Amino acid sequence: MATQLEPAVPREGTGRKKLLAAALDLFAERGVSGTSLQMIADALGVTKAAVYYHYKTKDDIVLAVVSPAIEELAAIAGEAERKRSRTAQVETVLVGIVDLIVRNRSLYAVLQGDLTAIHILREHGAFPELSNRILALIVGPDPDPGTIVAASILLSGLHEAGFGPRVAGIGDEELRGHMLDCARRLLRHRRPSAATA
Amino acid sequence: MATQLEPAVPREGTGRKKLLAAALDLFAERGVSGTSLQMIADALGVTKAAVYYHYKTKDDIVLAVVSPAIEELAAIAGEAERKRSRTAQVETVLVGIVDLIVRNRSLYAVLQGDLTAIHILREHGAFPELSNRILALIVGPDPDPGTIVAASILLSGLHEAGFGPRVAGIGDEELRGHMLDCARRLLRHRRPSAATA
DNA sequence: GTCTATACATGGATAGAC
DNA sequence: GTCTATCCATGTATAGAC
Repeated sequence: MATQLEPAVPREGTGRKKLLAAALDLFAERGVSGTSLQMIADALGVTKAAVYYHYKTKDDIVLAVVSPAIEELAAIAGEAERKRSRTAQVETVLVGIVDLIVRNRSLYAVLQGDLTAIHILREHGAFPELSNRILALIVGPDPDPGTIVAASILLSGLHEAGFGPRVAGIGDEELRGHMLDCARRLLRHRRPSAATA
Repeated sequence: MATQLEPAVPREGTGRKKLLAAALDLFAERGVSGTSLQMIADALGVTKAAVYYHYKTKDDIVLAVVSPAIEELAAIAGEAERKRSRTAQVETVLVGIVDLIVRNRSLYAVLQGDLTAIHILREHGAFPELSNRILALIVGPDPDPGTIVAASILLSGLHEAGFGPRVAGIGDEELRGHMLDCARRLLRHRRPSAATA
């Protein structure tokens, strides 16, 4: 189920968990390729070799950081695909993604925003068509261009809206509500779509 | 680092322009820090040193690539700030930005999406508060959180919506229309019920 | 003016001491 | 398990040949 309260990447803990938390902070601030293993080591007060003890490569760290979110996304997509009504599909995706973003604000920004991260995910076969699956769930079959544009703005806009300093002062519950509100406003197109077919 | 103005008259022509075009393509695809000078040189069929002949540093290339867009953004902000009605201010910003994005689809993605690029801009004093100026123009004075969220989604969503493969098949004029449509839908908020806060 | 050659730093990664 | 020392590739940048 998509409704759990813990962030995907724990902020406390020992060994790997602290490493992942530090890496996430740096990734979110500097980008993946703007973050060196040295920086991660420094943030933890250890040496590069200590980092390599936990993960064999930098790519592994990136994957470890983002894969919880990817798995959750996949679960959301799967859950939505099992719904039969279009309305329920869209709603499941929206609520699931917004929830995921709000629960761990910076993680999703890395996932969606960083081209290096996206390349790494592609190379390792993670989320190949997941992104398209989610878009398809939102726009439905035979979407008109206006819907595609709206969904694109929505999907890429949500991530920054969850992370940027602009919304830092807004509480989780309220942010969640506003995001869903925006999503519904964007997707409620007043075009009957009868014209095309 | 003296403020030596470069040979301001790019008389010999297409050298730099081709370089900037190649750099932009790579930045848009791999990100700034994922792009090496070697890649740029290879794309042009020259050597790294030839690239250094045109620009002294990599940062200079980044600045040269994005500064036309920044200047346009600044002009848009300035024009909007001179309008007296709020409606005209918002409209000027929206139309200006959407226009800029559509005219130049990948450039804006680099500008907004790449953390390395943003760091470079900050370090060189370019667009310090430009981003905040534009947000302020859109949300107006004393914005409620819902408006801030909507504007954040909009501003960060537009760039990917202008560049991503999803919209690649949509013509400029149509894309422009849909983007403006989305923007207006997002910003036309009904006030949240007073009970909540 | 353009490239060759190269300096110099950093980054990723490994072997092995403790 | 964690760190020291180190290797090697790459990246930025420069000096100087042509």
